[in-house]
Amino acid sequence: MLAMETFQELLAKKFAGALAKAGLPETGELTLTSDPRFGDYQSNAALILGKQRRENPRGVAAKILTSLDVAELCDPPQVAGAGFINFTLRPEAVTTKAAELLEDQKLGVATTASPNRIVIDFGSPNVAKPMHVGHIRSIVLGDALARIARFLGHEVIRDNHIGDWGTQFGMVIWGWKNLLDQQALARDPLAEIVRIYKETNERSTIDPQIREACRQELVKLQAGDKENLDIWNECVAFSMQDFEHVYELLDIHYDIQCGESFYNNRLPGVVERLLKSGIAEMSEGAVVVFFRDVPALADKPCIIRKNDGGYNYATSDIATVDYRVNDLKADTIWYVVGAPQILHFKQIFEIARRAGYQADFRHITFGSVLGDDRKLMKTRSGENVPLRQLLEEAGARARKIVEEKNPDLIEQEKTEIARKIGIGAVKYADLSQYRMTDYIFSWDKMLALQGNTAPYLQNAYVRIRSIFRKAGEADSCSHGPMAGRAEDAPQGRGYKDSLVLAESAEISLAKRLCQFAEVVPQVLNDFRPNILANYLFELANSFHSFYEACPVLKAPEPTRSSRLVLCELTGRVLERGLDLLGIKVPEKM
RNA sequence: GCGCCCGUAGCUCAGCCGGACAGAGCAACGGAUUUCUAAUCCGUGGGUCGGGUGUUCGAGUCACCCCGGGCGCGCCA
Repeated sequence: MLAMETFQELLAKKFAGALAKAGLPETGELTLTSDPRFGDYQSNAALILGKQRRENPRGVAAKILTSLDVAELCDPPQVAGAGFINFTLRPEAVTTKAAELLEDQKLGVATTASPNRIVIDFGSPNVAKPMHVGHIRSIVLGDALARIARFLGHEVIRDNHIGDWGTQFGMVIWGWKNLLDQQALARDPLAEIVRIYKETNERSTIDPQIREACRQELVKLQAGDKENLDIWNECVAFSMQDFEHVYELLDIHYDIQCGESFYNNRLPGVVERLLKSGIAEMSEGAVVVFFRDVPALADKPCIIRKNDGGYNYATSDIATVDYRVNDLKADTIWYVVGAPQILHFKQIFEIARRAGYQADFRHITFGSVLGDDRKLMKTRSGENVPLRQLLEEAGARARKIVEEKNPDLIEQEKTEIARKIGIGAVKYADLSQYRMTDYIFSWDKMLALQGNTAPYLQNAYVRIRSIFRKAGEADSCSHGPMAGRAEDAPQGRGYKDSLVLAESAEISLAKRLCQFAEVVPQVLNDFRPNILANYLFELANSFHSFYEACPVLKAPEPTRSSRLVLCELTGRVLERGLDLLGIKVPEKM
């Protein structure tokens, strides 16, 4: 089937045609109206043209309308306000479109005309440090962007760029050799590794000899010393177990996992090439890249080899660029990494540009997670909150609520549902907000059953499922996001003929459903999953209003069938939309 | 000192490329239920969009300057 066009695209196309016919240049934008009083879509073209040509905008609008024929989609367009042209969709057009969506696996979302191969670098925990709440935004945001990009037809490679080779290993190894408590290691390996790391870190800041000893351990490790390599391997393995557990809870799956150690043997080559090409130079014993001609970076040089001969993360990040561009053949690289590293990535991208790497590099930043005190979220004792613990608490809290609301469910069901709700709540709290603003972590708010929360959206889906269970047609609206629905569903003509929209609640719900395809691609404009989240919230809202106003099962035919079809489509869009955010839907809750 | 981000209703937040009287949720108040799960819906009150100047037919949105908060700035990542 040919990719279907959204109402926005259809209208924009007709509008452009009308402008051409009227001898006017293409301009302005055709967008959703800000207020339902103005209809569904609006164009501000006449305002712009009126200004350019020093004519009355309303007159220009009237002129455009004489050559505009949108009768099959809308009521006659209206000129309003200063010269806006407003469009109100006809219910018949909405009906037809909604029926088309039901037959499209992608629910109307068009595949991109220019697919990219995108490496997405997100999560990236450090070995020997526990994953904590500070990692959640990168993981959740990166995963959602990956899902959306893939859904739009891009080729996505999710890369877990683990910090498994930094300076901290000098300390970990020194601590391992001098401070390790074998029993504690057996009890809780990661906690013990963290303990020795922290203690060594403290000691080395006050004792230069220990600091030097750590540096020696690091040099030995990097030179391939067997003993140190063994210790390193063991630490990485212990950390990975912790990471995997968190990924399982969050349902995160990486395509590749090339940590810093992966690039170790490429670092000398990187530095050599940059020296040879004149991009880097020697300075005070170190190899440094200066950006004398870039004002923002003029006084911010970048060290790529320390004066002790060691490499740092700038070096490995350049090696990483090389691998991603030359080996993985990526043309686009997204770094979902916190804002504090802006300067670092500016430097890396500038070096990459100078070295001739052709790719679209984006540093996708985000704000912090704060506690009630509006400061970086910490435990009572001032430690970072371990992510694993946080996610387990999410499940436990959700479990308690499920227990209260629906005590008759069997145990296994409760646990499964609680996980979907708890994890979904945590993810949604993050994704529903603009990524740059800091957000205040609040269990009560994210798990609330009303308001802009995951449980509210999940509940809309559950209500739909409940209707189908009652109707005895439970198979048409569930079972996994990727299931080939279009094939399973009753084919073709059934939908179009059975869909009859009469009530205003039905029509506005159907219009909302048609907007899904307009919203999803917008997310990648500026990496804003919150646009999709807000849309889904409004969709759930429209559905709940419909649910109140329009009985489904008790309605007489043909209304009953029509409303079932509308429920079916709503369920699919909700499930798919939440899936694009990495959130699962329960059948009951 | 330089650079980046944030400042919108009592609280938590939307408002991407400038467009129609600034929106939502929570909280407050008033209604609706022998339910297709009220885990919901309908309604009311509430804001000089941190402050100022400028650009524009039009500024929460763009530019510049201040104020307040956060973060970053050669050998940590």
